[in-house]
Amino acid sequence: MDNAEHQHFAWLARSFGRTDYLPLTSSDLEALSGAGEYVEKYPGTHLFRENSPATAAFVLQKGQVELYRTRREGRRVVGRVGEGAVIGDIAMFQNQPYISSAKAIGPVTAFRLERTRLLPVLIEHPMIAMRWLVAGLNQLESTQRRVIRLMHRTVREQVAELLLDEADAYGEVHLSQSSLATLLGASRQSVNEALSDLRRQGLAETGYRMIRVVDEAGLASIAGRE
Amino acid sequence: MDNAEHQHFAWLARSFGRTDYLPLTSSDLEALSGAGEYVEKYPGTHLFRENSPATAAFVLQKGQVELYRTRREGRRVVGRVGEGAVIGDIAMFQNQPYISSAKAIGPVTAFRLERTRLLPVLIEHPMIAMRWLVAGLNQLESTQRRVIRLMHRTVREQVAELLLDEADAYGEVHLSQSSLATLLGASRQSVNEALSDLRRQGLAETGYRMIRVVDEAGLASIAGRE
DNA sequence: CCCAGAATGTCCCGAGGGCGACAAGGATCC
DNA sequence: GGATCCTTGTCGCCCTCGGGACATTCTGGG
Repeated sequence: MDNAEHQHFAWLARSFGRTDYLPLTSSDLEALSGAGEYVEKYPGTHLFRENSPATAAFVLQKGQVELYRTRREGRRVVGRVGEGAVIGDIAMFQNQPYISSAKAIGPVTAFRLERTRLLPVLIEHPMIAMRWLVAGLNQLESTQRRVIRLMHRTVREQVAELLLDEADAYGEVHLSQSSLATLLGASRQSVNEALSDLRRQGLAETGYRMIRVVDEAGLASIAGRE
Repeated sequence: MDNAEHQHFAWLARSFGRTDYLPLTSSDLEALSGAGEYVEKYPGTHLFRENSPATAAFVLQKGQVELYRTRREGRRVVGRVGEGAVIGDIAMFQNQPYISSAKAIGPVTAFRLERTRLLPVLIEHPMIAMRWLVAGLNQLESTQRRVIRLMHRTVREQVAELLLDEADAYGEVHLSQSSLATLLGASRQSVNEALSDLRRQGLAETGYRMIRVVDEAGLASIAGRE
């Protein structure tokens, strides 16, 4: 996977997917250890597939997992999560089929929590259930906040925000404008237009496969960060 | 337990998710009802306001509530919820200020759950925490689904979908076009345009503060429901 | 050094939709 | 019934953005 692609997934995950959401501490896992066991997954294999009955949730210990949903002629990547993330819990708690598929990207070690064994343990350890609840609601809130932030924003505003997010220590973003456009779900032309505009205002400089942040505060004000 | 009390508990049970999942015992429900009390709100009054400390969550029993956030010069409606909805719980659990304001649209009856009284009850009754968790995760999932569905959809498609969602038993939607527009985050004019279009195609009829669904299947196909 | 392919910078067109304006059709209260 | 307010139905203007087209510039491999 090249760099741009990686950034794309990161952006996707930040924007719409579940960012790594870590409801469980290691002491929790110890208490839960009776409710499941570790499983190893080879790259490319599935932890679970959409529409199959959700009998277990997984806590990722090592490696990355891609979450995607298959739609008529095409899959849609919902997110990519790493160590500590809990996946499959929504479907499992509801006792309904998995909503998305989870595929190991590299070698993955995960702790598999079986529904039938987990529920009694949670009832015995209400603090864990409480923490899970708070983490879940927390996630819900940040998703809603993101939705509000993302809606009704011009390409210019989105570009400004993305530049601030992606800039390295030197204030440089090493991405082609096409990649930027893909990240934002916008056209290359519109992104170029926005960049030209920012350049004219002296907020950024553009180069070959590189954009430099010149005026961070200026960009922040355009991005609508209060 | 008298009849009114029984209905009260049944309603509480309905509010917290699917009733066929982890059924609450009557002692759970009794405990929950001991953590708060009913409040009545007149139209236009607030259940809570953004940025004020979140000391309580509310479970709506009757009436509708509008959730909105105030931004510099202007409010943005985040959503409208009705019977059974739980609001303010995210902020309450996190012990942070409310994220949005909640205003009663009509007369509202709600059950107010106070944080300090609720937490001990949840620890003691993990089943309730579990149900709450499921409801929260469920909402998280549907929010994300909605975001993906809503993006890049025309006002016409959104209107078609909203009509299907809001229609009553007679296929009528009793909302002004301004209200529809607010719900969709669109302008009144665009909504009117979309409705005119649907009317011309014989899919819906419009009246004063009323829209009637004529061809449900036709609307569904426009809304992109597969 | 040269050249093909990639990336950037612009223009233009058209669709979608926000917004102001205004007429016409209910609703409500005196 | 009349005055007033709210709602609906339409126009026209303008902005944003996607997509096609094309010139220009940069990079890397032979």
